[in-house]
Amino acid sequence: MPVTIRDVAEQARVSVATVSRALSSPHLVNHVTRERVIAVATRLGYRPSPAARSLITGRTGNIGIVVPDLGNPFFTGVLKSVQARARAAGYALLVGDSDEDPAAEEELVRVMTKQVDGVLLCSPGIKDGLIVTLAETTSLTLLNRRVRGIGAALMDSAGGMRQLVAHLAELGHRRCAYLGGPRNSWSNRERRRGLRAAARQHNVEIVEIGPFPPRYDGGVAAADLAVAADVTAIVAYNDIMALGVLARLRDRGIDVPGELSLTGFDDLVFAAVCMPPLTTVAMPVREAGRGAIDLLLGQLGDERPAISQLDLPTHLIVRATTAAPPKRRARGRSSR
Amino acid sequence: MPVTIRDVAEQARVSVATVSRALSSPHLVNHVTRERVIAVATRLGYRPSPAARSLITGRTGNIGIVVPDLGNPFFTGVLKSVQARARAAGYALLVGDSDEDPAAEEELVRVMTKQVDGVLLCSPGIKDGLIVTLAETTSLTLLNRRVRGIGAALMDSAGGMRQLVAHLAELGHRRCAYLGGPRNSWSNRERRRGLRAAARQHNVEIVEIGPFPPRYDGGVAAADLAVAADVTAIVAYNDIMALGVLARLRDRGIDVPGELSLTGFDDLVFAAVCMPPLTTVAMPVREAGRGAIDLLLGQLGDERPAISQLDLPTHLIVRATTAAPPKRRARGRSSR
DNA sequence: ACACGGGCTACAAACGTTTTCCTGTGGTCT
DNA sequence: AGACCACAGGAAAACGTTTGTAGCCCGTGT
Repeated sequence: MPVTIRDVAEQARVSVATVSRALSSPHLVNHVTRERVIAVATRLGYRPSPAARSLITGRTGNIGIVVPDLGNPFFTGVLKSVQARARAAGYALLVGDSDEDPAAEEELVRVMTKQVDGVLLCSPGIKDGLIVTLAETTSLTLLNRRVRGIGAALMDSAGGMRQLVAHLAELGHRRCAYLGGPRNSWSNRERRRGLRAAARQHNVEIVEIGPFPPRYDGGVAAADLAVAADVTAIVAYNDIMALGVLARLRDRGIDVPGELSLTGFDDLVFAAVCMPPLTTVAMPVREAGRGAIDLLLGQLGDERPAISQLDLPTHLIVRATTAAPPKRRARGRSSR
Repeated sequence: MPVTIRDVAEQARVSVATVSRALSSPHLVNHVTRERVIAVATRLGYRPSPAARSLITGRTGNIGIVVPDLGNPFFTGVLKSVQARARAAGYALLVGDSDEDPAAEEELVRVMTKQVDGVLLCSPGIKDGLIVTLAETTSLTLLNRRVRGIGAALMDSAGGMRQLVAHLAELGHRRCAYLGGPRNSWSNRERRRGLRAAARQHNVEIVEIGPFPPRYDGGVAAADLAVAADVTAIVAYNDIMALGVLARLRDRGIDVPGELSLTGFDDLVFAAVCMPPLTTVAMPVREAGRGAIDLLLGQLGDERPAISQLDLPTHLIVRATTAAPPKRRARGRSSR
């Protein structure tokens, strides 16, 4: 039923070899026969079978991406950029959602591996060792995670935290809560690292709470613990958590930023439109997605590794959830 | 380099045929040899080549989904649900983002078609005729679009609009603006249809503006035209547009819902956390995604068409952007 | 003792490409 | 005029599976 290369060959009165060449190595076949072949091919609506092609070439024309949560606009942001870039380069995109489960991440990569030319792994909870193991099976590029010897597009989370802490310190905050994301997420570790270093430097005290699921409900849950911690500012692992915190604080009648300052991370669209608009750190999501794909594609093309990492800057965006701490700590909600 | 079925066969001292059967039709092979084969296969880490398999079986184990915008949480919501369901059924998911360009949508389907067993088309701008044409090439299921003879999961947009208008009418609104989405999106037509019918019934006047790109910036742009239209309520095509409107109104110092009521559509997470929280219509996104995949998979399994449509209810969620219209129309921003 | 059949397994064809190797043709250089 | 070469295109192998068919062995019924 479907039209094969044979059909085209017959109608164009050439061999299948010629059809193949006419379509994929134009310089190897005479101009006029090529025209003829192409004409027939388009008339018949011929599309080569990717299965047959990849069986012989060993390439699939696909690339895979696995993310921890398709419900998080941060990841769909990179997904969108990645999809566009991949498609522009003639690749189709396979997507897997691991639901933040490292085991699922690994399995996803394993399943994809035979079906793609390379996979882009986003901010995984997988252990480093496992990552290099996986990288032996398929070409792997990381996003927001640094592993020795593996290509990666990285956004400077630590730097973002430094800016954030500097901002809070300048406002006068001396004791802040950090609402942690997934324990062994690289992003979380980076953010914590940047946070600690900057806190030491600016002489602000950090009380770490968590880990929490890096989702809206995670923020809701975290909010209560944060207010109990007797701090003047809350630094959330990311924007959606911050939104959850914001909602919970509103419910409890706690004024932001009057009584408590709050910051997010990622600068999702919604950070700008929530009320009050969220002070956060902008991540170069588009560039990272684009860069990651370029890295991956480059890795496929060349023979020599050419492994490299792409470092992208972040920057603080001050909106309306941060202000000077209240004069006296009259909230009395602290447990001690 | 990669381990093939031959390697397994040799090590297990059976023929390749037996290996194949041992792995995919267990009842056809003796218990003990099957065990042996499986042992060898796992020891070697054998994974059958999807390309070779699909070349002979004609099935790929993939399904495709094309959406208009991966940046819209509505679509990533269905994407997430779809991905989960597909994976549970042993299918991998190919995703395409058309950027709301009908031509891109078509091309995406065309490109995917050889690579998937079926595709799920989300709320496309493609014309009906073209859809049935595409459906001849591959099995197609629609989401949020009704086309005769094609399986679809549908959410009752029109019904949602009816509830919305009833709500507004009850509050006392008599003249509302509708901020239209993409002109030939089925969802937009449905929503407009429901809106008009309900408006007639409740005796409220509708002024239609648009179409606008159904994105945040689309809403920002639409806001000004809406306030110029001298209405007491704005019905936006969807939530992100509504958020754009909200932001713009805030910038202009127009109070919502005091001076102007506003409604969205979709009930994204962010509709609940923006300020004021958005009155909107909840869409059964998860169920729709799940249902669409089930429909698609069913269509693949059976020989007889079994084409059916799945209709899912929507419901109004009243939050804080709707209120009674101001007593006198003192805004004076109308152009006449 | 023989025919028969059921259970397992091996052989080989087939899927639709790409690619290697080869042949033929005509032109150019010495 | 002969040798050589570039160019076009064909035949066939190969990729890694699945599956139809055939063969073998053994048990059972006559």
